[in-house]
Amino acid sequence: MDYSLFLKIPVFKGLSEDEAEALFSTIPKRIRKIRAGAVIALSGETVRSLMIVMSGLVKGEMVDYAGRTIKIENIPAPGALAPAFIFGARNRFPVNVIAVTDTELFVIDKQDFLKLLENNEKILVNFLNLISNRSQFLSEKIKFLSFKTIRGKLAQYILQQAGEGVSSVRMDMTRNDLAEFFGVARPSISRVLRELEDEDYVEVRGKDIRIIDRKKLALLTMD
Amino acid sequence: MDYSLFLKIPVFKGLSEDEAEALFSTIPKRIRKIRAGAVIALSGETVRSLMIVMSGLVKGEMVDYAGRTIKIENIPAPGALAPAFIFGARNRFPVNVIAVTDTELFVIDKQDFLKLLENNEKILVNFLNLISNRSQFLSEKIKFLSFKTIRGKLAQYILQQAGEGVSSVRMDMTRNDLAEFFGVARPSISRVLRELEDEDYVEVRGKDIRIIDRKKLALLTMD
DNA sequence: TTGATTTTGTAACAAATGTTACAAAATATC
DNA sequence: GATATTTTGTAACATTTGTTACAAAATCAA
Repeated sequence: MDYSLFLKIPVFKGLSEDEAEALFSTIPKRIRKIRAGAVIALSGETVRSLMIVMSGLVKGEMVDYAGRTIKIENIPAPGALAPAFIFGARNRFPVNVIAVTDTELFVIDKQDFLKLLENNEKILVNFLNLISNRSQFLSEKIKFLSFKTIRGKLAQYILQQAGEGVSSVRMDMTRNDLAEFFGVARPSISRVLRELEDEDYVEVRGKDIRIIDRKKLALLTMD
Repeated sequence: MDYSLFLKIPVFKGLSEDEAEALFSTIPKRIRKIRAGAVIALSGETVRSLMIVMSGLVKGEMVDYAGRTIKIENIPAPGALAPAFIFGARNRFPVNVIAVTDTELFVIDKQDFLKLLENNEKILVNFLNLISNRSQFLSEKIKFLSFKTIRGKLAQYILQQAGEGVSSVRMDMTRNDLAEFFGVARPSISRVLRELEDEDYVEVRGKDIRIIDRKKLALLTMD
């Protein structure tokens, strides 16, 4: 078997070919081939294994009370399905998982994966980092969602990106990404940014934002 | 040393006294005693160790850029400080951590804790469960916060409180509590509830809410 | 009960944000 | 460079929510 593909997977990153060979030879694992459109897991189903998209594309869909679906996120290769839901008390898929294209899944049962974690520090650290990053991302997101006004969210975001002494920020996200991240409408982002510029909080030059009055901007985070 | 206290800590639950004795004897660890009011960690500081409140009470305070403190989270014994921030890319305290009362902290440095995780499956599973639970809780919370309209939040809340077959809910919170929980204004709650009643989604009798048209109500969670 | 306090409903108005649509600007693709 | 695609700004208007103020209703305390 060729392990070079595995070594690209975040959880197995940093392993040598030999290490991978030695580890995987003793651990039960399998490849699941999924046809485009097929259901991989249903929301509420218990997560019993680590599943990694080796090739193809998978999407998560939330189902509301009316039975209609909303697309939540795409998981391209090489990504893990719901790694933060393998352990924990509510270890159930939070969404329906469906193959968008023909897909190959690499599957290790929870118990076997646990053995891997115990036997290899790199994998352990990789996995801890993976699910910790998830938590950290969600914490961050909640912080922004709990600012009531878009001004507040933007002020917080800009100040945070800039850090202590820095007065200029290059936004890595498009306006649309930012709008989605904040859970607001895209034109509203543009409008509020313009208002912040009109009122001399910042100067906006496309993706570059220069902080004009730091204290004034900081006051906006107090709503 | 008496290990009985440690065995009550979520991360070390399920260990026998002998196991604990054997494990901890080889691992550097220490107790930090903190006076009431003293700062344990500042927001942004790198998390370099697992810290557990053995006795006393600790609080997390978010500080905005204007220097005011906003949100407060209490961590009573026996709880871990920011366990989801030990690993991961942004492994920094998300809040200021301050001792409310005189406090004893049990501290293990990250590298030593990693050794514990490798050497004992129970601790490993406990810790994975701990941070996974955190992720799962945050996911749930985000689902709720990301409903844009008050109608959506209320619909979700009512349906969730009611559960599957139940058609009547007794709200345990006052309108004001509910408003704070949703992060909206109190009169807005009243208004939206009245609208929902006018439009035959529910019947409102003070704190009791009866679901009239479940499907219609469910449609509101789709915004 | 009676009086005080808290909770709730409501209305009028202000402010913030969403929606839609379109054109300009920036970026990618060939 | 020319062309297609994506991103962005903007305006007009609709909708939602907030704010303030006040009275009715419910709850609490003596």
